[in-house]
Amino acid sequence: MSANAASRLLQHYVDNFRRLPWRSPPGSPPPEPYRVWLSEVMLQQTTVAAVTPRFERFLERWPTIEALAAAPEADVMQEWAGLGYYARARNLIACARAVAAMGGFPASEAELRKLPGIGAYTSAAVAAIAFGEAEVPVDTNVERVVARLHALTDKSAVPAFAKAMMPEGRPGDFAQAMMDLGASICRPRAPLCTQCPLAADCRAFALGTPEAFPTPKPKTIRPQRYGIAWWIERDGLVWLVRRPAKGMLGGMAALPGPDWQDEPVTANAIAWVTHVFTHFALDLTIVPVAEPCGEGWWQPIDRLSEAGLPTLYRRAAEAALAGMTALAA
DNA sequence: AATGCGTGGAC
DNA sequence: TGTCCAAGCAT
Repeated sequence: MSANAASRLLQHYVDNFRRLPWRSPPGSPPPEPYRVWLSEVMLQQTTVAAVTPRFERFLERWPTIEALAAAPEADVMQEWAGLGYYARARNLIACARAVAAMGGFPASEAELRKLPGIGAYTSAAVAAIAFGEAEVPVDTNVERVVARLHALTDKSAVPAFAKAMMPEGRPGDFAQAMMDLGASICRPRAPLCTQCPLAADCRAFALGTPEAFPTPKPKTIRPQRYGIAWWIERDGLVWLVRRPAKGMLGGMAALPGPDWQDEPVTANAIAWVTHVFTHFALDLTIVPVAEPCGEGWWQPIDRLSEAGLPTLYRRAAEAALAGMTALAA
């Protein structure tokens, strides 16, 4: 890409700058590494709209990485509940503790990359945005922008092309400019090529088929699965458990119940919920049970929102309470 | 290297 | 409605 195109991209970024709680305006001192890291981990496969209130809440409750490192795990999981991909929260705690023990974030991409939950993208993003290192984080936005710019069908060449585009200085602004362009102009569907500062350089635009790049992912079938959750209620309390650290909803608070299965279940239900995960859909049947089982705790029903239930179980509890009310009426 | 891992908004 | 997809990482 010509230096001219790079400067048009950066100018477009400045002109359309979107203030977000975790970033500083172009030209101002970079944000704290803690803020950059926390936001980047939250933003992994998650929208800005979903992240923004969570980021504010985390920062309010744990203003420094030392504070986060000292937090009980259950408190962090509770604040993460509903945000999804819960391995991120487990890695967040491990990373915070490692960094606190080191006395602060390492400033290089290579050292950041070794920390839990920090992969190729996040290490480059933190290095560029917080430390001004000349790295280009390649996320799906950058992948799409670069693939279209060069009409690439093979995405493996994207990182090299992306690095070749990077102008001298301002690596953090460049990274965010590329991502903002992908999110706002160079969108997956119906890209706004007439408004794009790179249109004159774009091979896919010249071909008239920007949406053909990069090659769309093949669609996968979503199996249907089935499960039971037990509703164990006594004196305004409900029995909750913590799920195993690995696997679905790992480490999260939950209603107790047997493992989910591939065949429909029959039971004396008070409520049902259906929930769609990435790789399967779940029909969950909620069944009243008298006695608590296994390890767990009694959660006051009027403080259920403080339990940190992931969305599946939050909705299951809502459905159960509605079902019990209907039953009593 | 292919797969498992959440959720909600846009269309 | 269903389908796509989001500032990916770990294994």
